[in-house]
Amino acid sequence: MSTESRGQHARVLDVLGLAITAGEHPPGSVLRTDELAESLGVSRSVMREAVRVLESMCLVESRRRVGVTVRPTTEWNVYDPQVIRWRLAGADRPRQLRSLTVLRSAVEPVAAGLAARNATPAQCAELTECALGMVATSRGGQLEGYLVHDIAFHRVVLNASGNEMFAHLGDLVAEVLAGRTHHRIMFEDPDPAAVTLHVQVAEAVREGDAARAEELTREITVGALRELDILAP
Amino acid sequence: MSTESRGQHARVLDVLGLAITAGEHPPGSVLRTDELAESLGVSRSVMREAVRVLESMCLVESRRRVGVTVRPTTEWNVYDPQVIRWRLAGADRPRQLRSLTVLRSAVEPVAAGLAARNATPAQCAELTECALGMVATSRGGQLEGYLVHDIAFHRVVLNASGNEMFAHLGDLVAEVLAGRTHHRIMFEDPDPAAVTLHVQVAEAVREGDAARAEELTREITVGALRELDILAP
DNA sequence: GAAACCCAAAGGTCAGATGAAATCAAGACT
DNA sequence: AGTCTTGATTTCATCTGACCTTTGGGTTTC
Repeated sequence: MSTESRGQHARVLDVLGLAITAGEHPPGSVLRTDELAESLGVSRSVMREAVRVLESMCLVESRRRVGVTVRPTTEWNVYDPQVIRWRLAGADRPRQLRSLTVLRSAVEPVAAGLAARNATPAQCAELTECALGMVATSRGGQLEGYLVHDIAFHRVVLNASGNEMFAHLGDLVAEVLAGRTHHRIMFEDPDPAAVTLHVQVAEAVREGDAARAEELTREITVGALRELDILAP
Repeated sequence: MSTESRGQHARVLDVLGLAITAGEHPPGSVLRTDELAESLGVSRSVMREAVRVLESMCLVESRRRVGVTVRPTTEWNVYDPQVIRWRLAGADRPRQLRSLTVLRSAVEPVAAGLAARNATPAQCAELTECALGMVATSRGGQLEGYLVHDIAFHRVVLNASGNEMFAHLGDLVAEVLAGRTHHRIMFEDPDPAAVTLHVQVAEAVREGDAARAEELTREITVGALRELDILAP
């Protein structure tokens, strides 16, 4: 992923983004464009373009006579997929997964409710297919196959909600699910109750039962919270 | 806002971003860097930097031998504050406000629930102050003052939730609230019921009653949905 | 008709020169 | 002593022209 041939720009951007989100160059520290360009072996043009992109993500601020200042974490564009990827690759991956899971728990139930109202027949079919795929791969250590269907399922729900903002959280949810599966060194099969819930959500959406779809999805996300020891006592 | 002296880069970026999100240059259309640079009266360096930023927002894709292609709307980084601003300034502002309001309705109740658990005494005090400010400005056409307190209120709730992803939606909520107040040509005072609800949310958070804070906030957001004729019959 | 080949077009990269702004410090003034 | 002005310095900002790299598409060849 690091030695991609996407050109110098992408490489430099990746290196800098990772370094900053990983905590080298802590907030407040100052970088100089020329210095960076030289140390990474690229021309200033490339470096400036990279800095401009980082600036648009609110990771850094470029001021004359001062240099490129790293901004406080609280100001970063934490919804930028690129930033999310960098942070998930870094040290505070667990913290990040928690934040994202809490967001999921807020959004997905509402999205499922909307999907029950707005899903097209094609989307309903797709959803059912995903759920069946999950059932089929829920036993015998086929965790990778299960993950694929799980991601597809949630992506379809978010898309079917008809809300653009929800739909765009698909990648984010995919990251969370993948992170969860790959983190605990997958030996155990997924919770059968969760599988059942997914099947039931597909049913509820197909039948247009918004309240039920929402409630069932809420149960799914509560399970996800519980796995991370985030639970409302 | 357009004639700022933030330098050529920001100006060019703004012009291009607005043009693309507004629907000139529809998805699939191809632009040439040199052409754009000339038409906007800047050098290629500046144009390249702008294109790189637009690329990082997934608004365009730059490929050799073909040019800068505008990507389909569904791929844009709709959570990028800059993109949101551009789109709110454009023609589909109403649609945009609906999407954002639905997102609010999903996120804010959960955030309020978390705030009830995690808010510091200082945040509780601030919240109460905001609510009182809303009460004080709720009559007599002081809509601008009311708006300020309303925005501050929701921002504090999101911050107090302790969840980074929620906290970052503060600007977004601010845009929605401002858009709402400024759109209907503000003559009437805010709904007294809504004001009361805010006061009660502040109470619930102060008392650590998560369930009540969540439910009351849900009522607030339901009201917001109703105003836009998005309601679950 | 398919595969290999070649060329021109467009972005990608580079390096040098010049401009502009903001910090810091030295000095004058009150 | 404190404040204001001013100027030098530093660093980013911009422009420029050159050259490299990739690639889509047309052409040739078998």
